[in-house]
Amino acid sequence: MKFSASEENYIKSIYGLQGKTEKVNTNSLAVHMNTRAASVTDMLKKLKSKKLIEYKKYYGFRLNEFGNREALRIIRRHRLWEFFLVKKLGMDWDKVHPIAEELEHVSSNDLIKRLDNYLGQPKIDPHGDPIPDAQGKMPVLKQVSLDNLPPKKTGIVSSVSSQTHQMMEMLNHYGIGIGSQIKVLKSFDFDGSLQIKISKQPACTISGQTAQNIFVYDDQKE
Amino acid sequence: MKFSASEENYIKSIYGLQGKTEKVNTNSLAVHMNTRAASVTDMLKKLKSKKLIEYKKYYGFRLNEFGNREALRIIRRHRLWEFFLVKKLGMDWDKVHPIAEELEHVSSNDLIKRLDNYLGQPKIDPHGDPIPDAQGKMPVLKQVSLDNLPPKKTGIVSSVSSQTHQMMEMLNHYGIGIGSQIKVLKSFDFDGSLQIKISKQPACTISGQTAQNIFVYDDQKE
DNA sequence: AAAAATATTTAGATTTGTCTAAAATATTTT
DNA sequence: AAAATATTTTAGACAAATCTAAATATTTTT
Repeated sequence: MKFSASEENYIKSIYGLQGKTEKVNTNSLAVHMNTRAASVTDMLKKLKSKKLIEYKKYYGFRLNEFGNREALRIIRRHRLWEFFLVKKLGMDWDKVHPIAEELEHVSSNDLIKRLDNYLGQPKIDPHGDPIPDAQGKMPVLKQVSLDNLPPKKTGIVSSVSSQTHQMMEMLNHYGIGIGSQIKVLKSFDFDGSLQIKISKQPACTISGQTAQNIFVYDDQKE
Repeated sequence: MKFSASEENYIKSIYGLQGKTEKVNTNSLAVHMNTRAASVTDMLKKLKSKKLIEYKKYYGFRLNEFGNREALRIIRRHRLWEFFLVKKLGMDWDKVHPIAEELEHVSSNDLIKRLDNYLGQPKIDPHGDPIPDAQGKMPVLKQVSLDNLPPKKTGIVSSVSSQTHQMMEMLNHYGIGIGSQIKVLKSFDFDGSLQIKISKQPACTISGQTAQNIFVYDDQKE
């Protein structure tokens, strides 16, 4: 089944809000989509008639099985394009969202299958978010702090627990950001410091304390 | 200035029809776009109000300077995406048109600049059509028959003068198609036969008669 | 449990792009 | 140059997606 860009944007937004609250309500969706509550109600009727949501007037709504599947397909497309824009075209990860927002509505299944292959079936997008697979499964990625990543394995930076200015300054200096591919080359038991390698950058050494504050996803690849 | 997908499709179609006839008429555009004459008239008013066309009621229309520039930008996007789909994702050249038709409306300039670079600033798309450059100039490509292509230079197959079944069978056998990159390795003066190389395929030999019927564009590169 | 505040839906418009049917204009034929 | 034909435009309607303002339902407060 095919949906309009507008329908797809609503589906995606509902999916995003569902995570936090069981039932989604009209107003929060309106805020999230930067539109009016009345417009949301109009679209809800349509999505209901297309059997994508459970919706009882005045009592909120949520995606049903079919709606969730569709949402994951859209998110998959979005994140694959983001990966492409950053890793192949060299765009900054904080600039790609609006472009992926347009590309995600291009509707060829064959295109997405080939794009996925071309990119090497990535599991995580440049913002550190997991990319649903072709079956609509979100890979469950265990986060580990960098000091617990086995040497020689690559990980992808997913979050940092300390968001202080000092921490940010240092991460910036080393070129470490969310989504960076990172590998531990060597760990020194004496003080817990680590020699690490960020893709496309020279190796460097960070303290054990820093490593404890950086969390990575296991990259699967080797 | 930004235009809707629909406006862009009209601009592109008018550009295509202009090539053949000076003034374009409503009916031919309606046929070309698979819509009704009345819809065309509606859009013509809009394009005129946006200063993209010269249009006198009942007497035909054509793109003005600004309209032409816009058309070339759209065609550039379309052909770059076709190139990407074929050369990077490995799709068949005869399947990519409808997908490029969607991708071409994605409107980031930075995206197109980077895509162009990533693809190596190609001059010819997989159908053998020239790709307008960033300034909107169509590269003028001289066609030469294959027997006139200097050895060691690469060319891109642009057309074949004999479309007989026998010819097609042979081209198919050698993997030669419109858009194929081809290089003459050696030419034998005795009978005019040529040893050639198609990218990603083993070298082979064709007769001088065949070579005279295959036309290529000069590929610039080397 | 009523009043007040908040949230949601409906009614009716608007914009974009399309359509059909009818009217207006241009072109071709006799 | 009048009639017949073909083309183009207008008038009016429709679907999608949106909006404002008004009406209605729910929740919170007192």
